[in-house]
Amino acid sequence: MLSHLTGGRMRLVHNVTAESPGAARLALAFTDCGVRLCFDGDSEIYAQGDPAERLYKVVRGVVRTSRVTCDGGRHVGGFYYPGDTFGFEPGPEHRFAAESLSGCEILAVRAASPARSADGDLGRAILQAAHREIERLQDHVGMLSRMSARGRLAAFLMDVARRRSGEPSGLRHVDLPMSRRDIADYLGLTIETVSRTLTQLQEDALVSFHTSRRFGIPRWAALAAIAA
Amino acid sequence: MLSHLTGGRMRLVHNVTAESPGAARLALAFTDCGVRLCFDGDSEIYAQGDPAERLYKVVRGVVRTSRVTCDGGRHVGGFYYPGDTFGFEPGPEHRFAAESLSGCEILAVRAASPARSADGDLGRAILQAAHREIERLQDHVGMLSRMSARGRLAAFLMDVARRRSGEPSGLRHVDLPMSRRDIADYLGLTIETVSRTLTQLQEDALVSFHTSRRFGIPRWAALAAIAA
DNA sequence: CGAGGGATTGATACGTCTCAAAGCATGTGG
DNA sequence: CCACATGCTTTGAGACGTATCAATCCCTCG
Repeated sequence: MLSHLTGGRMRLVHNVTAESPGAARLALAFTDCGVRLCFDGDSEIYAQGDPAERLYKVVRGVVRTSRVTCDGGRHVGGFYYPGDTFGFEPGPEHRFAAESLSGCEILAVRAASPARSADGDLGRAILQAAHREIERLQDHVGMLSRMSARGRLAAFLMDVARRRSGEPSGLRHVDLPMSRRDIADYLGLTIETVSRTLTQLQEDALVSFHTSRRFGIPRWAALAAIAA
Repeated sequence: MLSHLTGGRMRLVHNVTAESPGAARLALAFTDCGVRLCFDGDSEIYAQGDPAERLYKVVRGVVRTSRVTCDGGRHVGGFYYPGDTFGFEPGPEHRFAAESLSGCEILAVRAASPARSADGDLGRAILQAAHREIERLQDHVGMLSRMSARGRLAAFLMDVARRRSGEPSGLRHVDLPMSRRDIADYLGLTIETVSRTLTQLQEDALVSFHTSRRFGIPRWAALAAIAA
């Protein structure tokens, strides 16, 4: 229903079996029977309510999952970087939508394909990815239930820095692919609090923003101390 | 390390293949190759840091998972009722401990057993349980990120009432198997706020507590409206 | 250059935490 | 059977943090 609101700038390439960038067995399992998808930035990968038939693995770029809540607000479920798998759904429909934050390359496998029961490798890969998703969600719950805005943002920035897409430059010039609203909806805060807290962290010299979408972490240990 | 602090009142019965109370294929898959465990109330099923080798399915009773956070606080990961599966771990160790809240009967399967790859049924059952755990965690995150104390407690009480262990009495006399501290650590609140908010809900005639561990929901719709 | 959206900053209200004390159960020993 | 200790729960007063409403700033794009 919400599909292709953003213009549907999507290209599709079937059964690409190359594209295994020094990857392990798991990546290969995905690659062997998957479909490769390419998206520009700000494109919809699937919408809330779409039938959930596939699992998706990020090869390049960053993906955001989100859902609109009953009260009209938006909740961001997570940000997925290269190597991460998303699209897990308990039921037949996607409870979350998925959108690309930047140019993306994504591998998709049919979650219910007959290959799943037959191919032990793929089955194991899926279960392992599900375990990582559970871990991510557990950490997210822990963050929301016991951390202040300062702590949440410190933890969030460190997480982004760790998983920064690509550039191996030290810890200066880390790219922030999401907006303040995305961050707020992910951390359960308002964009005003996010903005205020970030400037406060900068005043304390714990982070330094060159632009609003690019930052550095001068003193990692000090920031880690805040994230408790 | 923390094991058996509570006295280790645990009995073990191997390979019980009966005990399929009108259950479906999934339960059977568990039962066929599982181990049955029995615990009294307030017993440790496994400790934080214990090797994670099994998955557990609640047959009778209620189980709580929890972990101590770096700042010394306690975080309750979830409450598991009959039919629920817990024990999913991304790594080799349990990040959460599991304790019985009441007398429990639990089915355990070796998650990494050779049967997993061979037995398609068990593999599917595990993956489906993982999906349900992901859904539960997603809902938990959603609750923590956008609801007030009132909304969290309303949603929590409705959840407990829906999954109430046993008694098919209407919606009066629902048993609350966990303490105020458990609820607080699960909802990311303090016990004072939990207590205050519960009395406030009672003053508004949205719930009625007969004792501190037993309540009813007179007007389900009104309570549901609060939980947004 | 102007329009638009994202980001920042400000003032105030509200909700939750904190510290503190009292109430209420349960179980134990006299 | 009662007195008492212990832990859980409830209630109170105040401080703190975040949301809200509103205005301004900034950058990007047309």
